[in-house]
Amino acid sequence: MELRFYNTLSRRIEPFEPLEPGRVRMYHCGPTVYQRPHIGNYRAFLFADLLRRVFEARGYEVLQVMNITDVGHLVADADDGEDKLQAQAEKERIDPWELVERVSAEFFADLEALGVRPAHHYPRATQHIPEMVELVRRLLATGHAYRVGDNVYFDVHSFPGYGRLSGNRVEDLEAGARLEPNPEKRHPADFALWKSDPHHLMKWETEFGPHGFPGWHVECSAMAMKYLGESFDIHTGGEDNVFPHHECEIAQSEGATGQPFVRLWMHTKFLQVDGGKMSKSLGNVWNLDDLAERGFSPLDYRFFVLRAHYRGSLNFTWDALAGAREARRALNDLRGRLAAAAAGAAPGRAPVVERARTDFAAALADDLNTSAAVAALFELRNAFLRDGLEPAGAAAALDFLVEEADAQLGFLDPTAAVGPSDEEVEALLAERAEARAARDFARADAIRDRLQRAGIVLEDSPDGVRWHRS
RNA sequence: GCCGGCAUAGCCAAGUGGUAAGGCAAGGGAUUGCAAAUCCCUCACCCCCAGUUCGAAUCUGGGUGCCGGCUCCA
Repeated sequence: MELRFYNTLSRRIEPFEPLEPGRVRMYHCGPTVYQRPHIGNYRAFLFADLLRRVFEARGYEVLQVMNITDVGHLVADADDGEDKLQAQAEKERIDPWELVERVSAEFFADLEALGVRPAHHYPRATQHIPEMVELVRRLLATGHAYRVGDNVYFDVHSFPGYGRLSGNRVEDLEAGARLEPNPEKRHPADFALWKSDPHHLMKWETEFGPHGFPGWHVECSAMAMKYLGESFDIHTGGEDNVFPHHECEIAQSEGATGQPFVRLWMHTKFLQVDGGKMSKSLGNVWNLDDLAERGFSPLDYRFFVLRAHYRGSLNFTWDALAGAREARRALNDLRGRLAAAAAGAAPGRAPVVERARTDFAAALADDLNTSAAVAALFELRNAFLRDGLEPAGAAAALDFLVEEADAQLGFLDPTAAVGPSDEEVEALLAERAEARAARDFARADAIRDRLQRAGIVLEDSPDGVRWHRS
């Protein structure tokens, strides 16, 4: 099944072809670690993980890089030296480096809880100052950059492709600029590659001056090229990154190397909350702890995100999250039921399983239509619950659910490491049956509760008790 | 002001020319010692207006609303 993805650059869905057969190299814009990422941030990171898993499921060797921005970008692209990281550090009266460590740890803990497979590299901006300086030097050499005192700017007029990704025109940018014009720049749309400010806490002495720090686009270009090469396959980020960030990255990278930077640009739509934008003033900027307080696991959130298409709007409400939790529970339950029905049989052929497999793969191949992919899982669940499956068919369904569906979507709960053996369960069930026959319901219910806590789901039916592991 | 996207049931969300996937919630019924789970049944003409077409949720034009970019932001 051929993979097809929407490319922001071409504004169309195109077949995917890696630069090197069988190998995918991709870069994801990661967090700025000045405060714990919220659920909106994780929509983009979960998307990156989905992409990686989809490639791996198809046998690609994936090289994945996500940057950690640990140096402040300017609050405004002006001359005042304050940045978010520094501002937050000052607010908390701690060292910026300490803030970076704390938030990074929170970020990685969140990723793990969300079931995100670790990227191969998480480069930090501050550890790549030499690479950034080198990039700036190359841009000066190729005539794409100019120096004013200790500052260096990129000259957008020197790069004819500037605006191609975002659809902006340099002339319109000038007209719409709300910033105070920076008299140092030749054109208002020119952007800083290297800035200098003696008051900055995070600063480096370089050939451009004693108190410099990188402009806010160079890090991604420098680090992406270091780990992935001057040309690579995919670059992702939130829709807000399209302009100016990614537009500037293209200009910088291609201006320096003369090579195409990235083939495929993919962007996720912002998460909305209660039908509008998430904002601190509305008090709806939630993080994973806020979800946990209301009884939702990180995987519930992961599944909530995966039920929608990454390019479509997704509206977060507590009701919607509850719906996702319930749906996820049903699929976890399906795994247990299939395991019980398979009874150790070897996987065989079953039409409903084949159909689910085909529909699921086709949905993901079609620009990652996870919504339709999940629907295929429920079709399988409904068919199984309604008509049942022979052990071989159930085994095939289980194999598909775990090894294909969950391998790519990653929403199933980890299976219990230990639990009662089948014999123990059967013994307890026999004991419960005796108690029920004697109308000792207190004792019967106690056994039921005990089994439930051990992850055993009982089903009383007219034909007797059936059970499966959750 | 300039660019771009979206608008589907109570909630979340697929579908982009041939007559509305899936999930949650809800209601009715079956089953049950109670409960849970499960089974059967019910539940949308797709924001508004005007067009194109044999036929539109799907195309065009105009509204309205929300979101993004032009300014740190996934």
